[in-house]
Amino acid sequence: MNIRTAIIDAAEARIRIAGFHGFSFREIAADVGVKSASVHYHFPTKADLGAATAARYLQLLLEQLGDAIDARPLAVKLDTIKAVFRNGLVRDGMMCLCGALGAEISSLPAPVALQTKTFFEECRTWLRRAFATNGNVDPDASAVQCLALLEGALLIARSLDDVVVFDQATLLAKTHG
Amino acid sequence: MNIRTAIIDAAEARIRIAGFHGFSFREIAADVGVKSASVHYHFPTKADLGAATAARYLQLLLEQLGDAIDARPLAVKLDTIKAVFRNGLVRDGMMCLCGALGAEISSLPAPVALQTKTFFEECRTWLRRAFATNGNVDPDASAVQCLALLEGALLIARSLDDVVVFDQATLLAKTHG
DNA sequence: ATTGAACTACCAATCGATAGATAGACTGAT
DNA sequence: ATCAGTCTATCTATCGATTGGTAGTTCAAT
Repeated sequence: MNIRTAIIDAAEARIRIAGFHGFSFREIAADVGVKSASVHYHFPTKADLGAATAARYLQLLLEQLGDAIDARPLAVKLDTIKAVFRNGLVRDGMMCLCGALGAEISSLPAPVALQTKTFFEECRTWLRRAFATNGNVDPDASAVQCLALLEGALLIARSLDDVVVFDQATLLAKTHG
Repeated sequence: MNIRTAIIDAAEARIRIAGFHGFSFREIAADVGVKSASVHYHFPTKADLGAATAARYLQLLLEQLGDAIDARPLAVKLDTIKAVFRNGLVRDGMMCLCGALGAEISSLPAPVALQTKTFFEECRTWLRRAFATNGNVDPDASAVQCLALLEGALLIARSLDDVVVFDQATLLAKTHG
């Protein structure tokens, strides 16, 4: 019903498959069932669409993660973020949106690059606080380790077309807290 | 001197910055100082150029890594592969070529996707043998963990524009052998 | 004379983006 | 209640630029 939302849905899927340089307004329009001029009406430039898509992606992630410093055990929190990435692989067969954007970060329009950076900063902060609440000796390093492991595992499991690779690679995520 | 090599050099740089969908024959031609028709002479299609670029990238990596089962201590071997990835970040300011390609794997022409997959398989095999030679309890899992950590650390350090992030994220690579 | 490697010139298709028209829904004054 | 004016969201049509790719030519080296 909401065309604007449907446009972001289509853009998210396209970017997660082919990156920012790998989709066009006409493809998005065809996905949604409108003309490309209508997509430009909602998002004047491709940068606007990319930034809006990344912003919504971050918002939805944070909703799924919940409070980083609540009473849940660290293992539960880590399983939660791990499940989000794993679902992207198993359910959608797609990259993390910002993983795809991050791979081409230095060729992105400024607003898209900024949103991508914000995504990773927010992920790092959430993980750092989760680790710190658990009394981790180096929560900052643990946070970037965990984040790198998740993004890398997704990238490689998808490239090798093997979910087992993701599970093998993320075994550590439970234990190095 | 060798135009063909210069074309692959340019393609490698472009792909590592903007991905497979983010460069054109005309850009490559301009980089090298020839016309786009000359690039097509050496590489008839974009898929040919992409696959050749990935193949050379793998070959150069394997040369840098050396024998996976020689007498070097595991820590030295891991430092070697870690340095290769770190150099890509610090010296070139670029992604791993196959990290960039892997992020868009399901939208790549078949020959390029295949070469990308081969790259990760070769990396995994090298790491698995290095871990196994050292008596690691689960060399297969350790190999994909290490590979995921390296690719993920590169991706996130570049996105956050902070080399420290790479070093923090890859601290584990030495100890979990 | 043949060949490798470059060139000029072009193709149809697609790119992101814009202009202008239109149909319907809402708003406020009569 | 009606009508004029405005707004929203879409459309058709088009722009100049660029895309991957091709045909045919030139020229130096063998």
